[in-house]
Amino acid sequence: MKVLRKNGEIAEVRFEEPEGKKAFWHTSAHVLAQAVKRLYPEAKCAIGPAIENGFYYDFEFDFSFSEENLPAVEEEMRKIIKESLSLQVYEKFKEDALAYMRNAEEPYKVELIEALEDGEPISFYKQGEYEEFCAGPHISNVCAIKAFKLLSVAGAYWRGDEKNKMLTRIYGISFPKSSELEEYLHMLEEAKARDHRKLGKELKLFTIFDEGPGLPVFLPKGMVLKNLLIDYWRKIHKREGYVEVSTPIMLDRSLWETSGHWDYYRDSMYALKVDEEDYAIKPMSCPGGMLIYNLEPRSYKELPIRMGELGLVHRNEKSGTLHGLMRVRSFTQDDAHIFMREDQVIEEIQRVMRLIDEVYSKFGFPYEIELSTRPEKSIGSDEDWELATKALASAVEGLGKSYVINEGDGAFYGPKLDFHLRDSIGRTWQCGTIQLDFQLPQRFDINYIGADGEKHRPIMLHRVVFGSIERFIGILIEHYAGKFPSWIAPVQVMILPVSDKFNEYAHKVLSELEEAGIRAELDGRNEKLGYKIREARMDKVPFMVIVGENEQAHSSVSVRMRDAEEGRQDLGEMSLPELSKLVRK
RNA sequence: GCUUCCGUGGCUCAGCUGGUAGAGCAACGCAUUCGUAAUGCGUAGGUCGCCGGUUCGAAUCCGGCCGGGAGCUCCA
Repeated sequence: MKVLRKNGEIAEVRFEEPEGKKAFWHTSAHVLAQAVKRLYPEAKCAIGPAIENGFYYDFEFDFSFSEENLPAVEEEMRKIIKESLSLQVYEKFKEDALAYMRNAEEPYKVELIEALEDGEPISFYKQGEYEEFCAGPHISNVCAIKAFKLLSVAGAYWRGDEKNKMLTRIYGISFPKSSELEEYLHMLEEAKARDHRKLGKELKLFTIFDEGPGLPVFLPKGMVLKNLLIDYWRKIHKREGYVEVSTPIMLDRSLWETSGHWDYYRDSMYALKVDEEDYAIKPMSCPGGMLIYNLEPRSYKELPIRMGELGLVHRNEKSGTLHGLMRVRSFTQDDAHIFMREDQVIEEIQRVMRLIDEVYSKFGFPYEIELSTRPEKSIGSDEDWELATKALASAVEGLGKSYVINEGDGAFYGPKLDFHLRDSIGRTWQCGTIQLDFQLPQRFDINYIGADGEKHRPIMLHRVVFGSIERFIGILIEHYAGKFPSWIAPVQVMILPVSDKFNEYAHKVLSELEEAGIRAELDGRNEKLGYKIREARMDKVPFMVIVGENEQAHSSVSVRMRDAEEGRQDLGEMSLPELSKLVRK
């Protein structure tokens, strides 16, 4: 897009291309600000960008602005759009821009302009009486905004720094057609309907007591799901040559001082003092793993050692960050530490990557890889960091995978590869991670005897596949909208007798299915068949089995599926072995 | 932690500007013995998150605390 710029003079904005979403939403944000200034002239404007889905604008109000105020603002926005104001752009010198914003009593704009380079002309956009300094791009006329909605009000720190004043942020969405807005709002409803906190309650998978915020509680059905995931995890890790260990949930504080956690992450560690002894509850499992490695002398021949641990860790996360199973204070990491020689590093990283790929594919998750580099607060030498970062990059490149670099987002002890999986409605979640660590081996002085008879320092890898089993379950619930594939469904088959005259035969079917290793339940209540089907469907059980006079006579069952496959839900009569085969498919 | 909103029987919710609580579902009982998304009738169940204040009187107004939602900050 090109705009005509005439210093100090107003020129029409010209568009060569049809305007993109960013420009559309950016202009919507300006309309929002214009409406707010009309209604509340005392409000101060901060920033108002387009975001991935919609736009927001941050204001400082001299009163408590809440969602109740949104309809009035929407009404004013509608008026502005009806005025069909066209956007104009012009430039000012910095001094003039500052003078303008000082005169307009917009301290946040003044602060932003002050930070700009001297000498560069500063572009301003204007629609009707509303002018603001802005880099653009914008659409040519506000009348294109045919449909919009202000979605929510929230606090946001000025410039994203929690030391700064908290401003009021108004979120909104807009479209050129009202049908698109309806579609978007419908999508939001859909997302709400598959919220894991809602489904977790309805399906009786988990709960969180008021007495333990952020400390998830698994109910019997959720525990079945969790254990199935763990069984699967153990099976594939055994195949990949991992051994499994279990280290204590708390250890002496001195261990955490050695590992560096006490210095770097004390704020989020739970610590306790008993009989003058200081303990800390583990926020991660690695130090225990280090002690296990150090129990005996190690030879170069036994490397790599792949030591897995399903470790229950506790982190004192700030109350405002907690979110269902996604962000909790206690969770199970499917951790593993791999101790290896330098010549094994690339191969081991790639092995883990292939494992992660296998697991995510099993659930149908596409994913993206991020390489996170050295953060500000970190330990270790520049050489180690560079070496470790390069090793991760070349392992990824060696497998022909693409990745993006996340500057400064590594762990304090080393760089990492993060695996962000994408769920069925397009949201991304960080789950797997592979972290290279040159630090803990030094701090714990671990080593192995090489072929040369000398001591060498092994290189260490931390890695998780699920990340947190709790979070992974939360993601699975939302991904499948509670309709789990049969292999992880807490109940695979619900047996529904047509009336309680057939309960005896139903019990026989139940025990035969259980014998075959199928998770089946019997609904023997004195209710009509339609009612029981309705309930089984709401519980999202993949297979419903109906037994009545015919089935009893034929020693068979009639099968109805939760999901219509090729339009067929009612599969008719079949034998029990046929059913078992279907359930296991 | 910060801003803001919210907190009524197991669940979902009603209860306008203060006059000591109501529905549907679930539960329980009885009848019905039923063929692919709710059979009928009846019974029981709440000190309205907790503490304090205002008031003749508080689920309703005010304050504090606890918990939750949205977002910000944070996320080894």
